[in-house]
Amino acid sequence: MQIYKNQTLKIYNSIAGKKEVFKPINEGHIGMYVCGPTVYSNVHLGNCRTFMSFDMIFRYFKHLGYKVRYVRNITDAGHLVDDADEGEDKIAKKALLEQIEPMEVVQRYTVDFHNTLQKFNFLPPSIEPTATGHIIEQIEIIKEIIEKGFAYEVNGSVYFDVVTFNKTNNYGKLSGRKLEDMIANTRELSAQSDKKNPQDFALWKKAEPEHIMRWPSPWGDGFPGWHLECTAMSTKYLGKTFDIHGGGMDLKFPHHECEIAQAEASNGVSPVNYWLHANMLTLNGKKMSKSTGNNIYPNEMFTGENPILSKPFSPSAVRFFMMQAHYTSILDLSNDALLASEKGYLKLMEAITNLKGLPTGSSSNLNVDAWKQKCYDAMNDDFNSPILIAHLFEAVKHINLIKDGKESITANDKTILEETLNTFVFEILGLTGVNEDGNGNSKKLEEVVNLLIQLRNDARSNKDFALSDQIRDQLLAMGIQLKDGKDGTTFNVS
RNA sequence: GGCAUCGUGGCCGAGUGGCUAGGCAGAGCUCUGCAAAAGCUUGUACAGCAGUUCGAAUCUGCUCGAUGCCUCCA
Repeated sequence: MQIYKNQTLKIYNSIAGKKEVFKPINEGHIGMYVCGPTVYSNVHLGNCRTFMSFDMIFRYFKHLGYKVRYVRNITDAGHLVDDADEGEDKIAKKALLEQIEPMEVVQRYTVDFHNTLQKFNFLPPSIEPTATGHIIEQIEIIKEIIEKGFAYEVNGSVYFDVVTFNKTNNYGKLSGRKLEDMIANTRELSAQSDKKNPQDFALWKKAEPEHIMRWPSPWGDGFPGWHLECTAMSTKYLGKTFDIHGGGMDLKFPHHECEIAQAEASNGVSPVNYWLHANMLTLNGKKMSKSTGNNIYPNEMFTGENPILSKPFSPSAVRFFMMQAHYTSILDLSNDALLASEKGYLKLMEAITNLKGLPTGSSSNLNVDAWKQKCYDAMNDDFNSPILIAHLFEAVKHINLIKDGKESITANDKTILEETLNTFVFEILGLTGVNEDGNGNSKKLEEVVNLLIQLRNDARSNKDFALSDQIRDQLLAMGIQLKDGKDGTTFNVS
């Protein structure tokens, strides 16, 4: 279904600084590139939020009927640890530390990354290319940039000549910086550099003898610079100009700025039509960061084993928490905020469960078609998932009223409501049901609790309230809450 | 220091020139054997100051505060 033909999607384009109507290069097709993780340590929850934002965006595009090629790379080599002058490979450093092969580090953390995303119910990207798998492509780009006069070689390393580039192009247009200002503000601290200019960045770095990760090149053994892989892989799989490039806000400068420069220098055209930047997840009001240790890991969320958490939170509850904030806003993680959104999540899930058994009538109190369009409108407005969720709760309210016999819904409307809820909640937001990310014993648990409910109801009809309350209260102490409704008793597990 | 973003009620978090955000928590009511759940009703708000306007939380300016980037980081 080509839903996109009837919906107008607006996207906040970082490079334009405003929302723009989205129009893909080829009708019905979208090329999207998102900067993936550097696999030298476990992904923390902040990393996950960015990828989750783009997972949601990917899901919405697909729902709209676009054929999407979603490329998300794995950075498994080449990022420098300190200053570019120091020339040390992050992956190699970690490998020496742990006395294993670099590719072993890469493998371990790539697996961790995939496992984590799977728990959060991510859709796999169409292509997940690695930097080490595209060394040849990167070398070719460097050759081209040198040829066009935008790069120079010094002592086996190649640097991008930002000053020369800026004469014909605009270096800084994405991040709103001016090269003159940057030069004016540079402190001359690091001497002995091969670079002509501090703003120049490495395309290729010469490998010192002790450097394990190295590849032959026209300039000697070395490794690619840290912005190049994205240019190489996005160009290879999506073309010289493609629709969407995403990534974390912290990559805007210099990483994405350099990508633009590399692509314009080598291809002569602007690489990206729409730049999307997902904002940070903060902890204690500060950005999560590997280096400062201000972070929390997904597994700590699921087990509750972190000092700031009062209890474990399911992947889906965490996902709901993140979806309640707009992807361009900073979101601060706290136990209170998680508890609040978990309750909301459970309420939403329960309503969806209850919807199935709802009676139908001759009229509807909710204008289902109008409501459905409001859901689309929310997503069409730069993927505004918080507004969407607000609308979902409007449906929850009606479902509960119908369940209480205070409102009614026609059979046809009920079908639309059910389909729409399933679409937005599971397909687009990517949430899963309460017990679905559990351990598979939910069926047995359900049977056991239903038996207890039956026993309690017998006790209640015999006015044996001591027994009935004992069943209810002890179940509650175990985290199983009984809910007496008009048509019997249900329960949920927290 | 430079560039950028943000500052919304007890907490989280949308919105953006006039019209309900939503969730959680609080209060009252309905329901209930009592509760819980659910429903209904309900209070506290747009950092400060000045300006533009018939009207601003929303636009402009300034002040204060916070964050991000400027060095690897989603």
